Amino acid sequence: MQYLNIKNEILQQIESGLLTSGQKLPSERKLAESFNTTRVTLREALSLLESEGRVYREDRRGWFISPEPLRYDPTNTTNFHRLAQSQQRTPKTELISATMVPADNHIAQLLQIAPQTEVLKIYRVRYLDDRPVVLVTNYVLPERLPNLLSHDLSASLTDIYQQHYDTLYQRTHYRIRSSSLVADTAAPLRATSGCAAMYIERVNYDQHDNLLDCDLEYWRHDAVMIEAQATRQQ
Amino acid sequence: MQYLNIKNEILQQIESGLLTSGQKLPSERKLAESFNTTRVTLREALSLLESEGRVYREDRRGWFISPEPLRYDPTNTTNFHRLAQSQQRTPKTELISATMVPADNHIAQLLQIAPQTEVLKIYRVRYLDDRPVVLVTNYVLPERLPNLLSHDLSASLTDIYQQHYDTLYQRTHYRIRSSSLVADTAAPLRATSGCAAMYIERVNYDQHDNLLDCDLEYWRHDAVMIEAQATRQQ
DNA sequence: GAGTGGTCTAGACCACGTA
DNA sequence: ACGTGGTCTAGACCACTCA
Repeated sequence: MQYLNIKNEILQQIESGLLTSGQKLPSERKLAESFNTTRVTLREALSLLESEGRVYREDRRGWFISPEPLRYDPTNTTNFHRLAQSQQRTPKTELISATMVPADNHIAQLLQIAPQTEVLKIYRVRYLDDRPVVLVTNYVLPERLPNLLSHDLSASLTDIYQQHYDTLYQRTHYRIRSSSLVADTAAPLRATSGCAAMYIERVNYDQHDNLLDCDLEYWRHDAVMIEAQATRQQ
Repeated sequence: MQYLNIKNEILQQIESGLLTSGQKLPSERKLAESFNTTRVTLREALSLLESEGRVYREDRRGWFISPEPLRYDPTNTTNFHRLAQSQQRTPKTELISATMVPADNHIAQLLQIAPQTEVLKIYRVRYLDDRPVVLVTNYVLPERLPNLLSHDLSASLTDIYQQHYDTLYQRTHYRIRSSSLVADTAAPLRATSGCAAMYIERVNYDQHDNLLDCDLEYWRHDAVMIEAQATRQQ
């Protein structure tokens, strides 16, 4: 199995420090030639490294070495910016859109409302060190947080909730599964259709146990590692 | 993009109920012919469905429709068998090996012991409805749980701990990331090298907050969905 | 405009699973 | 023994990126 050997050689180059975080690999044609194989086989090796989270692709831009993943605790959701900075990463949030939309069946179920009820949809992309790593969609119950649109939504929602609504995230129900990016979810992350992703879904409650909002997050799967503590409830 | 159309057609057949859970797909050559394309392109479409968790492969056996994932709460780890049964699934655990081994660096760090310290390694495969879905390796501190080897290790460790050692899992520190299966991890799950996986790592403490053991789990990524609740600690 | 990655073709051989 | 999936070759065209 040639592609396993190629994969291992590239892996060695990464671990030896010859190739470093964020660095772009040579072109597929050059790599294929240097390993004396075809592009198809070379791409097989790269795909394997991709699924192990060691390299990633940007659509039509090429292959890059993956940085260390962000350690992310979904139970202590607070603040993406603080989290990133505490791990010596440079965060950035880009607001793509924020509009009222009717809830589809899935969102209605999460928020425990009737389908087609109007909710505020906030759609953002978050970056680490100038790489887009996660697509976050928040659906917010407007009666709980009126006039949210008047605030700067590229800042942290947690902070806005706290400072302007005296509202805290207290309890969270979360789900995690692996998934993949297609078309609309792939493009803002500069990914190719079919790119593996980590999907995190959360439903958040405030200090009075009122349902506040939910968020759906699509992470580049190499960019994140879940890390949390739990104490058994009984 | 032909492979996207093919993917969608197969997806429709799944969602329409034409293809059902666990069912084997026709051979790649037949599928390729029926979609009027080559095997390479057809496999591209199947790989996409695989990364979305809709189909899975068994090495050299073919492609199958993925059942619903098991909903798994790592914070309430209890018992694989009870969990599976509560979701109308048929569980099975197969003990592959249970031996004393010197801890490697990673395990030593997790268990907070010196590298090369002897620990009990329990290596098991778990099945849902006769499909192998997860490879579980436990590393147990022998002084905490002496003579563990004398028990039936295809049963639940939680139950053995509780019944024979008066020991409960109380606190858990867990990590989750996406990963992939290679060689040794792939074979027991009947997977191909490079198959996407969900990696879950836990360090478990008892009711006196003594470190007990750790477990490393490699799940077929389509077979599991993490689901948990958390209340903020402050 | 050159070179790149994304996609696709039309084959091939082999080792393995299954009957 | 047959057919299968796993792997590989040697091309090709296109749309896009980037200098």
